[in-house]
Amino acid sequence: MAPRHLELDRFVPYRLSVLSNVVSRAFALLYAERFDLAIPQWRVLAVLGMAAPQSAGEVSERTAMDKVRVSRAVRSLLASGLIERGISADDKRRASLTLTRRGKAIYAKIIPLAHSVEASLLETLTDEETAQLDVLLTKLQSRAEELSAPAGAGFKGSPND
Amino acid sequence: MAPRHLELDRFVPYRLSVLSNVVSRAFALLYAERFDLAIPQWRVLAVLGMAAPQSAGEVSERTAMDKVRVSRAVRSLLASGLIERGISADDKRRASLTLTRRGKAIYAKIIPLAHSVEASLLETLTDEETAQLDVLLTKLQSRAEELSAPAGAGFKGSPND
DNA sequence: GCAATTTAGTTTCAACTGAAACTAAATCAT
DNA sequence: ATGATTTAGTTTCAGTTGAAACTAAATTGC
Repeated sequence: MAPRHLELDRFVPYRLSVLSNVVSRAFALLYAERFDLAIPQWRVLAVLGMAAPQSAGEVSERTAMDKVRVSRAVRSLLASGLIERGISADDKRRASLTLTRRGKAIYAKIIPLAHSVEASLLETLTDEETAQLDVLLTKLQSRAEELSAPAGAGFKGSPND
Repeated sequence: MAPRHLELDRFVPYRLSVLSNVVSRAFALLYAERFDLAIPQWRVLAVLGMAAPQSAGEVSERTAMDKVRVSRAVRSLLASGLIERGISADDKRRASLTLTRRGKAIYAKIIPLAHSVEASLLETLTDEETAQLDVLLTKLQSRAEELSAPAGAGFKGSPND
């Protein structure tokens, strides 16, 4: 039964949004201060560090960012010399993005830092709770995707709650 | 030990951000379609529905939104006639915000809807998992706040990971 | 009590956002 | 093979964002 009132502090979508913002802000600050990277740039760097070359489209899928964001992050990383763009021989539309030596150097520094800040956030949880968190995030993510893509209907919108 | 690579899909800050975005998008769409409200407006409505009158500052605290956002949401809600602004007799700077009759009517419709969509999101979890989620969100929120406000240092930044 | 500071809320400005329009290349259909 | 459609990525444009500057009222110090 739906109560007549809503306490925002107990409303899961709100809590997720607030938590995500605090966490993101902390990471954004970290990346900006030490590496002059915003989050879209950092995400592109992270996926290209794992596997390269990749096209912008692949990067887009793997970072959960739309192609406009990826396009801009790529431009910015090209400008700062952290990635290079080649053209796939077989498809001249498709970019072929790789980290430069400098990009790899940044990557090598930033990944352990990201891991350690994540660890520091999760420090407050027991090992069991961390495992639960993984399960919950997975379940909620897939449920949220179902809800967002109601069969038959198109989908459009813009963020938060 | 921090691994040399980072799989974005297993990185909690990223997962939180993606989850929060999907969820927020779904709610934003819902509120926009049926009530022509964006999330900041909806949040203001939600806290004024619980207790009124409140000043913009109080709304700001209770919605976790900065005063600029609150100011704009308030302006928009005034324009659409869902809230009213009085001036506190004792402090002429402070606004005294309340829902209008129309605001209350919207509130009465939107709250059960919000609850039911939340329930539908949480449907994928067992009761025990829902309880765990509550614990985890609380712990992570307070840990994230600690990390964001390192003792002694000021804090500034901008969102996500 | 009146200048100096603090507080409540608004405005400004530059940066960011994403939907829609666009360009160019690849693929498909006839 | 050539016009029609689809796909990769970029640009445009209008709207949103938040930090910093601002206005006005309240409080504090002298």
